[in-house]
Amino acid sequence: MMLHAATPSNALAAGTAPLRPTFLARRSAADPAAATQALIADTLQRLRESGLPLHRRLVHAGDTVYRCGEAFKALHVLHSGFFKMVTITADGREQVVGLHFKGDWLGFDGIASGAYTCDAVALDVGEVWSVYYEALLTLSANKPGVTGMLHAAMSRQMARERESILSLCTLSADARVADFLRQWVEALDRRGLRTDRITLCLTRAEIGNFLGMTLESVSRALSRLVREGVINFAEKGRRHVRIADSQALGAYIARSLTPEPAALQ
Amino acid sequence: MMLHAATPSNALAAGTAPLRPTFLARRSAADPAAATQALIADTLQRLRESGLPLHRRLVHAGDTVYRCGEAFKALHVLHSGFFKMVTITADGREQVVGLHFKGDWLGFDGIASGAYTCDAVALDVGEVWSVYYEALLTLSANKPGVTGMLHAAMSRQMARERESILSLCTLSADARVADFLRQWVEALDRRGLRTDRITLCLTRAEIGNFLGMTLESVSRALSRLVREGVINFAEKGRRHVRIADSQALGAYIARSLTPEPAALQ
DNA sequence: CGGGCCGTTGACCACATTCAACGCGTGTGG
DNA sequence: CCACACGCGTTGAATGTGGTCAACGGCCCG
Repeated sequence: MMLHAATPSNALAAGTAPLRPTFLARRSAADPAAATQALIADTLQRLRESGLPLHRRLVHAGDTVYRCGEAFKALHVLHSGFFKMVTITADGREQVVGLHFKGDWLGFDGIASGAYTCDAVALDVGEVWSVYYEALLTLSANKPGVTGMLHAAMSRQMARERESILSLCTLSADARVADFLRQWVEALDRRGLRTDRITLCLTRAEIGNFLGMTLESVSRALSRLVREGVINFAEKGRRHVRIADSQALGAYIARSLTPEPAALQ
Repeated sequence: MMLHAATPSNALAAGTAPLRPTFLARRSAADPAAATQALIADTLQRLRESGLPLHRRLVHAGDTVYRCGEAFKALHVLHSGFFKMVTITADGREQVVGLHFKGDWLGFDGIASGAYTCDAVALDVGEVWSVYYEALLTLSANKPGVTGMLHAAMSRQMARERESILSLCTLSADARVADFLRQWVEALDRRGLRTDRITLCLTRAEIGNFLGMTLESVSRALSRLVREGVINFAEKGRRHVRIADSQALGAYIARSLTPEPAALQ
């Protein structure tokens, strides 16, 4: 498919997994799902006990947590729900640049410039906890763990954005859709939600926009995944996807990377 | 082409969304180049005066600042040079996920997991200042400005990664190359470096990898840009690009977004 | 000189977009 | 109540962008 290589001296680094006693590094624990759940619980717990004024807000599909251009004052922790981040360029291009779930922080994009640089839109009912950034900063001066928590959240988000770039650059359209499902399932899994039946709260157009393809291609890719037996649709509604074996998604992606049908090697 | 506004009512959020007044003004300062230069100078100044043990290191093309899998202990500020971030997936895909310049911070990807998640490779001679993350944290407890500086740097990096996603998802191959040049020029401009003659310190293969296309397509796109008069190559070597008018790059991108050929303008 | 690596260009073809038609569920107004 | 419009999803056929394969030229270095 795409090229790899070209840069010679890049072998995988032989670094051995370190192990940091900090509460940040719990992701590398044996069970990433359990680790993430602990992380989220810990985050919410800290916020609750911090004494900071928390603004809790219920949202419905289509509500915005913040909009592009608004003055940045607060960060937002997702207590439940699904959210998309949308940017609109000067020349009219619209782009979904990220998806977020329970436990994620929203609003980092506003720190550097003092104003949010995208819209944060709820895709379903959910609950958002908002905290003033300044308040969080002053708190973190006393409690060093808070800073670490924030940094780790940002770091994780950067890693996810890189995953997106990786997927966009190296995978075919079909594989991109499969990878999208894989990541969605993984996100749910890490949060202790059921992963055998998932509900996509995005339209085909939104998925396509996020994956850099047309809605028709998304539809075709999903149909192909059904035909291959990797997924199937629940009786009611074509947004409910049943994924018997989440490993199959990864296998499908890997399969589409090799020109060989199934020889060996 | 990729889709653009093909679907009119596309994913734009429900809710009113008339006009955002100030999303052009996000770089608040009148002169973004001067602002960035001040920011970089300020960052380096702070580090020098902080009393923290700084490890200064000279690098050459191909040297790694850190490698994927290494234990995360330090962040790195680029004092000069050009750097690429490369990830390698389990299934062998290799991907350039970011490019960095003077003033940028490297290593944020290691915070969450305790180990770096990509290779940071120098593309040219340069100088890197490394500082222990723990030391930075303890310092930031006393000096609140340090935390803000770090957060802003992370925020900026996230914004840039989103720019990449935007470019990958919404632009044709030719436009992507033009946008790549535009971003490179802009990065140089913000740092006070000359922008009329630039030197790409990446091979066509690396550019293509970063932009999600083949090296042949990069080569063709560049040739087309020359033919259109947007850029031209300096006599010596096809890595030296002359860009008489950096606006022309943006115009070329905009042109490629509209079906209209070239009525006037 | 020969053999890398890098860059360019051409010919061919496949994958994904485009354009189009259709089915389905839902909300709305006659 | 039904007719109708509308948003969403699916599928087909045609087109074209960009990938693949190949050949070639320039450059550097052993």
